[in-house]
Amino acid sequence: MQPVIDQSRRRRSHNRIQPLLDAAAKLFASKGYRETTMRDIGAEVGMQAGSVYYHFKSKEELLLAVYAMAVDGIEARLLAALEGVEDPWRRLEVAVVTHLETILDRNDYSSVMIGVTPDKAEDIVAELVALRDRYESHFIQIIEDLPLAVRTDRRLLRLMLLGALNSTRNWYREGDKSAAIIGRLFVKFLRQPIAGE
Amino acid sequence: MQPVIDQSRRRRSHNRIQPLLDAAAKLFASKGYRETTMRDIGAEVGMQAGSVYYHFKSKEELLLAVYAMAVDGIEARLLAALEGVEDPWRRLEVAVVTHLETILDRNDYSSVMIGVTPDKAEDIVAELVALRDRYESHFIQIIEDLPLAVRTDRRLLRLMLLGALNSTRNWYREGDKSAAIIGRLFVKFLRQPIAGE
Amino acid sequence: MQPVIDQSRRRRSHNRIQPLLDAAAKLFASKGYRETTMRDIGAEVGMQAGSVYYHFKSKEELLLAVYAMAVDGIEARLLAALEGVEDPWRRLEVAVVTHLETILDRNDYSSVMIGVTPDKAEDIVAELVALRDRYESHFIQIIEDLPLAVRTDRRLLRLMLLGALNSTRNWYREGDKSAAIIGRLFVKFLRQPIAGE
Amino acid sequence: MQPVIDQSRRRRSHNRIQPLLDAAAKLFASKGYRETTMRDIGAEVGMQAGSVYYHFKSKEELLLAVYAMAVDGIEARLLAALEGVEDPWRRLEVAVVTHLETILDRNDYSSVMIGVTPDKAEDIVAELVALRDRYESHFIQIIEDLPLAVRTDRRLLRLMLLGALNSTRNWYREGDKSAAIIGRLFVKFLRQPIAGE
DNA sequence: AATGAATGAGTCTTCATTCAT
DNA sequence: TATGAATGAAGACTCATTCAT
Repeated sequence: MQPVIDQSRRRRSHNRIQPLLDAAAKLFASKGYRETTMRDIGAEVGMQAGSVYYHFKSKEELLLAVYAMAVDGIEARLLAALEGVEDPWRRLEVAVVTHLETILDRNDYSSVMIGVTPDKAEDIVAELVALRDRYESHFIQIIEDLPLAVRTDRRLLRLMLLGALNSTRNWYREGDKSAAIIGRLFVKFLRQPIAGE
Repeated sequence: MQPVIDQSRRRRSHNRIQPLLDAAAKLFASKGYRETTMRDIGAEVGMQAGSVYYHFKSKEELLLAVYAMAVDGIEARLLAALEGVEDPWRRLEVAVVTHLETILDRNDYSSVMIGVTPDKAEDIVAELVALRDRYESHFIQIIEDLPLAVRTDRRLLRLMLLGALNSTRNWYREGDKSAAIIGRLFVKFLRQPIAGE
Repeated sequence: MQPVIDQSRRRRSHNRIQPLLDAAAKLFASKGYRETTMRDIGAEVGMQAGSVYYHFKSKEELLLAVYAMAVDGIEARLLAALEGVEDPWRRLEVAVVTHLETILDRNDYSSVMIGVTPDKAEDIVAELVALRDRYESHFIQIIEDLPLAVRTDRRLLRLMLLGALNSTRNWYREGDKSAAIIGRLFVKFLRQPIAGE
Repeated sequence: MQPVIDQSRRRRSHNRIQPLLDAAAKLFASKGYRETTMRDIGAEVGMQAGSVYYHFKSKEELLLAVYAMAVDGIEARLLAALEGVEDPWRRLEVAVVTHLETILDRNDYSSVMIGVTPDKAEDIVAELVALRDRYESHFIQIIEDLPLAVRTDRRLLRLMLLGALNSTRNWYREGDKSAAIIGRLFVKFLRQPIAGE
């Protein structure tokens, strides 16, 4: 729950770190981690590739920072949205919709979390996975609280749902139903029988 | 006795493409397309990086070949499995299970189809996407034939299902339930209400 | 007539670009474009092959820069030499001598213009040819102004002359008559009958 | 004057050498020596790159053979054309026209002699130059026999003429005056004053 | 804080050449 | 005679990273 990045240090550096993170997030999410060069990132904020190293000691550390902010952000949104919602199924719906709204917002850091598979950055896989797990733990809890038929494999349910949600990024296009509607439909597909008579 | 040695040698040198495809499939699937070098692929079959070019004229062409075989293979398995199955829901279940069994088999080419996002290979994105679409069209049809409640968004259902299925690759580990069981549960989650009383 | 290369920018970069252009010019002229490697060029100025790319984004761009400087240079010399010369035949002689002096100076960039056939650099042939044409247009004009016998094929005359001039590079050796003398003799061969009685 | 290539050996190899030489000549002349690959040459005669090595032990040897045939050919044509021509100026004209007709015939081996600068093939420069010299010696003789003004630099005259002639390859296009006409005009430019009144 | 310049390892790719069959 | 397959050295180019200023 506690932020991975030291806020005070970030504040010290005169809004130079923030733009850098924004640039990195945007590029990592749109082109991919490997495909993004330090030059790209620097250029995006009007800075030389080498200068980025004044702020982050490696490309991986930059990814880690972005990833951490992504998790911080999406987690915060999730918690905020969940606040005051009591009904278990309603909580699931809120979580699903919030998640979807966040990751389908191409400007949000969370795209990175979804789009970059941790193993692209060997030295920090563990940290990345830990961050992701931290976030997903909320889903574990929410699904835990669902009144389901006995013996329902809740883990599998969560994995199925999250897989479906995260893959929306691959096909979602302008003009599709809104994230909120899609989210609600996903939950509905699971909650009510989709079969007709 | 010599004839035997000759035979094996001859056969080996006739089948240099197959091992190459196998190696590429394995590496592309496990490390990713970009992360795999021609040297890696060559090494895997005991040959220099440059020698690979005798058989494939570029890395992208190699990917295309692997991808095509992957689609051919998984499509063939799907069609075979579907043969004789009439009931719509049963057809879906068979398709889901077959799909899952195939992509969770790490030795199968289809891993490449799931794991490599076409846009990593600029010049052949179109071909790659076309191949993938060809395969997914079977799912379109199967879901089309399902007796669903009126106004069900079948496209969304398909996307949800396929997203869930393909993401299994990210979490599936030795010791998990079998692909068949998981597949059946996925379908069950959708078909019957998961809610308890 | 305006220089293709931005002088101010070149000055800014601490004479690293200039040596690079010099090295490239020298090597392209002596070994040929294709035969010169980026490593050669880098080595000539004490730098790694890859480092050259900090200054020029491709080998072709480097050639283009060199070629442009060559044309700028030889054109400037020509124009300067021609200044104040009025008599048509005298103008031809001055042009021929200047051209020859320039291209026989192995240290001059113009060797590149003569020695490298544009078609070796596919992507920039057009630019190269345009540059060359710009320079040769002066010869067109000079020959145009010559008081020649009616119906003289001036184009053919120019082509013959330029062909003869440029090919001197192939045979000229230390110890031969000076460029100035050779030039004057070439003009004389054309202007007066070489035939004896 | 004696052929460099052993005819008997060539005859033995069932017209395989000849097509190979033709292919190489054509490709060297049109794309350049460096730019032509052994694969290109093989392909041209429907043969594998490696197979070419059965007939020629290296690319350079192949060039040498082509070059030699080029010289043999153009020399033979020259001698034949000169036969019976007595008048010195007429002999020059015949030589010039013949030379031009030959090198402007893109199908002729001689294009190679003109288009490939010997230094592209390090190990055989000497042989190449010797061959070229053998041919040019005829021009030395012809110009020697010309009744020229005293003290005329005949070497320079020859170099000028040959330079002009050989460079026609660079600009000659379909639709230009015929080789014969151009040749005669070249001689005329030198023989009579081109100046008008 | 940031730049300009450079490094060096690595990438894909090309090609003359070899050699067993 | 010729092929198929492979080699290995080289080539253009890329990029994360370093470092003096």
